[in-house]
Amino acid sequence: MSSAANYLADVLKSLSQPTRLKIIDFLRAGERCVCEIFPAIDEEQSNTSRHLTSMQTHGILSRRKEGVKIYYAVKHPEVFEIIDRAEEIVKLEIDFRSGVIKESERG
Amino acid sequence: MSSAANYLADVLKSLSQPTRLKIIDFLRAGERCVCEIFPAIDEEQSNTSRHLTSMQTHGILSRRKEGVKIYYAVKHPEVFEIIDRAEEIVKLEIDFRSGVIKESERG
DNA sequence: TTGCTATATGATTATATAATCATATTTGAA
DNA sequence: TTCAAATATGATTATATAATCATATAGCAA
Repeated sequence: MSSAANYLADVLKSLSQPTRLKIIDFLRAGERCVCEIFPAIDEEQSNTSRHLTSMQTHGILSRRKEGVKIYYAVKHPEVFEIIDRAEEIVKLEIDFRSGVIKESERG
Repeated sequence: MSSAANYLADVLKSLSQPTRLKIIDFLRAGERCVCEIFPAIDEEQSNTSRHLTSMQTHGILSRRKEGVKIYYAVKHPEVFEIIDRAEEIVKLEIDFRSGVIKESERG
């Protein structure tokens, strides 16, 4: 049935979790291996690996094997655009709410 | 601590669930009341109300009361841009995967 | 008031998710 | 071969989430 709609939700869900957002942010600088990623984001190796595998499965990350190391990278630049837009919303909301507080403080 | 990072995740999480995506898609046409939304997306009133409340809380939707009706609208155009980008990723991935299948079929 | 319509919310249940610990697997090097 | 490093995965647990049903609340109209 709604395989496309669910796929869309899966893609967005991949980008909506703090640990995964930390990974993606670290990968803004480019391809990195797991051994670089998990210390950088200060998460356990196994947890990091799960999130990486999950994001690769959902088409967010690419994966490349080189010897014993696995390199991951953000596969589509749209991923960064999505996060940048979401950050704009966060900023707008913070401004909006501080504005609302000022309004109400004014009485 | 990471209130900003968690807020970012919350915003994206608001956009990563099938029912909420149906709501947002319906609201592309503009502001609508709950009584219009839940039949359009074919979900229960109470479930729809919860998602609407949740998205309003996270700054995704605006809310306006008019008599007994409550009108919701998408608050930031960035929301649509995010979803459009995610849909691009879905399309790219579908193409990519069918390409991969063709590669392997070719042997 | 009474009653009707619109919306929200409490309680519950089922399911999904994230994190953790322990361990398996793979690969290159000694 | 044996070993160590890198990565993945099974089992478990705690928590979050979505949906549902029943009911509460708010506001308008008769």
